[in-house]
Amino acid sequence: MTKTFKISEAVVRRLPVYLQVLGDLHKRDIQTVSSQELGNKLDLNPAQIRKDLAYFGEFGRKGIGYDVSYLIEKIRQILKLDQPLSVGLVGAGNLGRALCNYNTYLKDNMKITAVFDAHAPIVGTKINSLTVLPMDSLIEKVKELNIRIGIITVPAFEAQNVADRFVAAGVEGILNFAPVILRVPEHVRIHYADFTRDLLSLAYYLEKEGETENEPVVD
Amino acid sequence: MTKTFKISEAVVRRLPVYLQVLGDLHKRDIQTVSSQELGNKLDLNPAQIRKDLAYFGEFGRKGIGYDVSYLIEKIRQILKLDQPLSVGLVGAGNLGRALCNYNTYLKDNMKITAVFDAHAPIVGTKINSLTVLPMDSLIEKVKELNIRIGIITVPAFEAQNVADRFVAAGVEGILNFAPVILRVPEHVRIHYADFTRDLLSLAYYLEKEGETENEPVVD
DNA sequence: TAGATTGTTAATCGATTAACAATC
DNA sequence: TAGATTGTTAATCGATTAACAATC
Repeated sequence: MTKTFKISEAVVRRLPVYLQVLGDLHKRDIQTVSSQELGNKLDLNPAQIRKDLAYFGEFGRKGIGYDVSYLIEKIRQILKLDQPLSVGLVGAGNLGRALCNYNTYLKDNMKITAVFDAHAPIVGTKINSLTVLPMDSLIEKVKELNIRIGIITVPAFEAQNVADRFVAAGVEGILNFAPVILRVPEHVRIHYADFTRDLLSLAYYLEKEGETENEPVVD
Repeated sequence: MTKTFKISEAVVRRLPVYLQVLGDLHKRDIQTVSSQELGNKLDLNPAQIRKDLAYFGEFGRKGIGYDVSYLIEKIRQILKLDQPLSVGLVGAGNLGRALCNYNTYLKDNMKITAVFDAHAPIVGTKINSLTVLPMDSLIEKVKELNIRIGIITVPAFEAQNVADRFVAAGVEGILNFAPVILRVPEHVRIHYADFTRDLLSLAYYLEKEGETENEPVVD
């Protein structure tokens, strides 16, 4: 019954960032914040922040700003973090283990509730309170725990296979850390968390060696 | 002496993706590829791919397409991966260790050459062939190894401090994995590899529980 | 030559920013 | 009331896509 625009992906991807800053403010017992202040902290145009939020409702008060707690609550609702959300992870290597440690951080209602791995020696080991499960229990567990998002932290050559299994099990979204493009049906959403992209593109902006005087036009 | 347009960030961030797919093609001994074929693999408009590449030069042949090896070479040059590039990492936890394991993957000329950690028990331990160094050796080592990019994989509350040290040591770019916004001087470039953003925004696209019939307009 | 495909210009589309009435 | 700040419309800016001459 809410508005049925299509909200652009750029907008949605800024919401978690707002949530992050608002969380900080909340921790510091700050009650109210203006789009101006948020913009300063995030290097974002205040008008953009107001517009982003206005897609979803009227959360601010004219002349006053936004109530921090209320806005946090609202953004959580928008991101559907106001209900428990169960996440599964395949690939219990260092990266997988690292992500599981964010479980405390994710808090809210999102939680990694099952970890799988294809390699026998790893199956059965513990990551915090989770026991690593074998791949052939994936479909069953995904259903049992109502897992709706899958995280892939396996090597690139195994990633498509894992994605196929997640899709077969019925997950609605996949977060892929493997540096490879995955093919999934249209109804499954994929986000790529491939840090090699961030790292390689960072190299582009380095000063060319032995060309320190002729700075590239950046603006 | 090359073109001095400002190339948009969106373009630069696609280059590593092109490199990825081209690498696959090369491994499969495919010599030539058209923008059409690349577009299919990447779900990208062929015109966009041609335009992206054309910012940097004329790399294709009309009627033929792009020579895979040649294009790989050229994109590497553009990204400045045709020269050795030394990367430092702070935070030898699971995430840091995981990234170090990508060292083989990064191959090319980019390499993590030093790992630092603030916590005494971790200092001196080994990650592959690297020994974890204490934080107070950072500035010295960055200079000695000509480290130009810093990776931050410490908890959020320590990240700004680490960034400050990297900046003091003279790095030109930072890849930050901590879920926090960092303040650095303008001449230092920051890329955020904060997967919590990807994960939380993924939740937005889930079907609202108990609302399976009224699908949101997505287009 | 006919077919394919680039590089590039022009057209379209979408996202960001500015401006301002409404109002706390 | 005067000052601040929202929500929203209009203006601007930039990025994507279409179209096509050049040419392999």
